[in-house]
Amino acid sequence: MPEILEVEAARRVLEERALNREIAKVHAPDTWFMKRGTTAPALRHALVGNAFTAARRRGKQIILDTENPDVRVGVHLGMSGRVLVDDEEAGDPLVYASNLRMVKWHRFGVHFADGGDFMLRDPRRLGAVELDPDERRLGPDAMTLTFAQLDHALAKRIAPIKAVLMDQHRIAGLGNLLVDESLWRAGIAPGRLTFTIDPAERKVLHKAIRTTLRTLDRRGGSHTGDMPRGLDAPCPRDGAPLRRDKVAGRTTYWCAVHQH
DNA sequence: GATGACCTGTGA
DNA sequence: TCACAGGTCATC
Repeated sequence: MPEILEVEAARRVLEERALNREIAKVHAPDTWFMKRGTTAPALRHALVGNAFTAARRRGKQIILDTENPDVRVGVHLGMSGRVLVDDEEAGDPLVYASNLRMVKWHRFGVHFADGGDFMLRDPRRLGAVELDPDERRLGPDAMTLTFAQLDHALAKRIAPIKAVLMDQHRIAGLGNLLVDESLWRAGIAPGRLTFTIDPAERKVLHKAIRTTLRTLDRRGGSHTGDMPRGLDAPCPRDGAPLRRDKVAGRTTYWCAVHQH
């Protein structure tokens, strides 16, 4: 579920509710979930007696700083991750079909000395926790993307525009839904080869990305776009039946009439 | 770069 | 039973 808007909502909850609380216990039962050599003992050693002091975000990566400047924890929500603080859902308005208290879905978390906790629930296990995440892997954050940054990200690319926009190394934060919505608003076909997009179109695209992020954030998430995600659903702009294709390996909806 | 793999749940 | 899911990674 999470693209940058949902991750930002989760980050905000962590910032509001999980900072400056002493960590008494670490919950890290899932070896698979810990990436890049991170282990449960290492997490315990780093976190017990410590406290988070900041919840930052770059793209879809959440970074928790602690009182120990050498200890930073990277948290990724993957496809199905959600943050829970003190047993409450964190800032995600989506209604999940089965929102049961599935403790076995708690892939990582901490218990605070005050009795509360922060848990990462992730049924699909495609999220991750790691110590000392490498933030340099990620491009400029989509929420604050300037035109110059976008222009640079697109420079000399041959790949379809959708693939470039979803490449976290170039721009961090845009996922499948936000990219489809942005391209639909910009009137650019997802399979369009990036180098053919002229400066005027880049301006339009930049504006569309900004508007999409702002609007969908206000509405409550990545799934609240104007373009319906359904084969043959009418395009709200011109009534043409929407197409469904695979672009950059992902299911893509678009309007062949107004997106070129 | 495109492709498939990773893992598990949900709904048709 | 099958297709699909809002992400990322390794591999050709």
